[in-house]
Amino acid sequence: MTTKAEKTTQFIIKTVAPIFNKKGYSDTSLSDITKATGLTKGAIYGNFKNKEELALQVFEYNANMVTSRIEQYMEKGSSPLERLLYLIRFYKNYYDFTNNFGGCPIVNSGADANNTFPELLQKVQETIHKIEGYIRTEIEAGKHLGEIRNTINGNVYGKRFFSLLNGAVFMSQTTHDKSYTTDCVNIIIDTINQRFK
Amino acid sequence: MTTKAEKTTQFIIKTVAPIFNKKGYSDTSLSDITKATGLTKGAIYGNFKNKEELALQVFEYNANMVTSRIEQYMEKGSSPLERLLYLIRFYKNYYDFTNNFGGCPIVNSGADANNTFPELLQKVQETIHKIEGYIRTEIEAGKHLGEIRNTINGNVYGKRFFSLLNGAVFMSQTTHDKSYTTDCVNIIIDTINQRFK
DNA sequence: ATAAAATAATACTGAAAGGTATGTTTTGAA
DNA sequence: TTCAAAACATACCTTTCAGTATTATTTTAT
Repeated sequence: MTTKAEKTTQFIIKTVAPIFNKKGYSDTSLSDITKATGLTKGAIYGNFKNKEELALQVFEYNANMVTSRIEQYMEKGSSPLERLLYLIRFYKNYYDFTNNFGGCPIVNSGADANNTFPELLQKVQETIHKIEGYIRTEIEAGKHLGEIRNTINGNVYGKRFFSLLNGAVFMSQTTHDKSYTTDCVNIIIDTINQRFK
Repeated sequence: MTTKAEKTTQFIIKTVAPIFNKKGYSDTSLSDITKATGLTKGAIYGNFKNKEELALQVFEYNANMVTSRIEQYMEKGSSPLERLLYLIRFYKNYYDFTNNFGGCPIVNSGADANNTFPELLQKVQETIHKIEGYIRTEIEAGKHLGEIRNTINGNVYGKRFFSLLNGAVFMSQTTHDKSYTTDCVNIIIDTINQRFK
């Protein structure tokens, strides 16, 4: 059973998520929040302890938008290597996908939180490690099944591929040029085809 | 001849540069600025039209810290390919280098300015294109001298390498793990050795 | 239907924000 | 050494900020 408050809480998070993602923590004011939701401060502070707690839950919401979508894509594959390729290919449309809610939350909040908001930075780090874990897990599973060479280090490639992807995402969204991400996806797929099998 | 005001202007920029870089535009308050410089608002607004103009000049200062250092490194090389390798190797110590003033200004200001500060975003974009230009120029010169294969597209690799580097820089500074940048530099050097010659 | 509890609106606070008008000091050339 | 102009300090303005205590309203369960 979902109470009224739980629905309101979710409504607030969902509504202000793109605002926090676009403008960052301190550029998002309480008046931005009340204006967007149509609610008053009383409602906001009834459902959240303070602005920080709201921002943290908003990041979790935004990060989940990304990770759950990645998982959806990966489920299409019927083997570790296939799932890995689906994960990479997910980033082909990442620019358009994230533009709907103000860009990549990992890049945005990562840069925003560093030096200013340790609790948020930690959540960003957890999300990074989660996605790197997706890559690492499939590589190790693929090695176990003989689908991927045993010389491929899952940990190394998890970090490397995700680093490449985030670089391309950053470049695409700050220059508004999609080619960084499409090029990046292509070279990762080439690498997998040439080195992994 | 440098007047008093010109020296003060430079002093303000230099002093607040790491603050803006760490905290971002809107988290850096006028009281942060007056506190750090020991000056009053009168002095600040006597030398800068407003906070925005100061922030723009501060980014130029920070970006120049990076680009001028890159140029210094490149000058050590006596051929295009050597200069390209020096540029890449510069990023080996980039994490420690930028930590001295609050992280990479391109990553920081790029994420900060997007959606909130168009004039600053444009300056970030210009800096990106400048550094990509360094790479592209050396590649094309190397091709002309027969030092680099003619199949290598300077424009493509300029964007690709800088994207890889920025991804690694972002990852290193948000996870506080230098290995992203060191690994990235190594794979770029490998790529050059294997594909460029 | 109604009492109790949960939820939201109202009205307000003190602090801090960016910015400015005016006063004071410093500077360099005559 | 004087003095006008440049440079900086002071005091203050309005607006906005996050946050809260109180009151009103709406849900919920009986």
